[in-house]
Amino acid sequence: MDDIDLKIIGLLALDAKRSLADIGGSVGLSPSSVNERIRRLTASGAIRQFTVDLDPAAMGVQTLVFVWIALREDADEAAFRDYAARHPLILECHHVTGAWAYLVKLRVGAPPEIEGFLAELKAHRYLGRSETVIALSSPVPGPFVPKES
Amino acid sequence: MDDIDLKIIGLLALDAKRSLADIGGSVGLSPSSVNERIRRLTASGAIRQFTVDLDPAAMGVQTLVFVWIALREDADEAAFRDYAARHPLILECHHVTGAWAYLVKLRVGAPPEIEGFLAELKAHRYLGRSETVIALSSPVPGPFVPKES
DNA sequence: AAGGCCATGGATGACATCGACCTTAAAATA
DNA sequence: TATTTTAAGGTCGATGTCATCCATGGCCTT
Repeated sequence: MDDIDLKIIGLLALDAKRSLADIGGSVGLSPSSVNERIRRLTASGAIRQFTVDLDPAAMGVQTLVFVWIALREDADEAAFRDYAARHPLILECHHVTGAWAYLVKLRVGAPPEIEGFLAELKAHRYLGRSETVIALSSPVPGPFVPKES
Repeated sequence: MDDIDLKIIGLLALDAKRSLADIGGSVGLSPSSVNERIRRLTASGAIRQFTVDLDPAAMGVQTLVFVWIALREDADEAAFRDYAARHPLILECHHVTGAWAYLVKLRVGAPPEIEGFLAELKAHRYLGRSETVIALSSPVPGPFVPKES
């Protein structure tokens, strides 16, 4: 992982469709060499996948929500993590320091849907207490890649 | 934006390198039609860009941090948003409801670097109060696409 | 001196891309 | 209501670019 690898990654992050010849011209290598480096980066796991960054609004999920979660005392934590991984709305789920146990990030079409999500958590007996925060706007939105349906 | 478009998007999200013929086989269309649909989705902005999802650990930024921020009373809010957009460590920045004004998500190599980040915010006279939350683990990590350097 | 690592260049087959033509469905007019 | 018009999207085929692979050669390390 040298400077050239980083440069290639930077270029791919901006536009993964650029040709190997094009990238090679930018970093001073032949197309073959760039291809070999990308192959190695992918094989080593540094590049997890080639994907698309989508517009949440176009996908009908304009509303970005963060939910702080404290699990029930008797909740099956492993089951919750698995549930989170499979849930199509949950884009991220992190076990965090501080007063709350988990921070969950999700996208929904509109605020009323949040209620359904919380009800679902409750029905599964995961939810102890929670606090919901809604994003009003996003100066830096970050990429949006939908989960497998 | 019909069901086929959604299917194509789903396939691209999982692997943007699949050939048009391959995708066409999965959705029942010719390669040309798939190409035309992807072209339209990109032109309309539904697909923002083709990119790569990276392993944060391989990129040397294992530590995921969320910082709640209340700006100083006299802070230039527009300047802060611009600053956040340009900052290479800041992956996301959202204006949120609740007790805090902004939620910032960033990745660093190790916890000590957080201190430098907060000092930088203070030096720019943006920071009123803040609260830092560190992710211990991530059942659902979400994609990682580094910012332009 | 020898071995491994990486870049190069060329051959090859797959692929994206484009244009011409066709089908279908909806809109417009009689 | 029936008929014509128009537009949108699909297929097919041609073309040129591109990714991919392999043999070769240089460079650094041990």
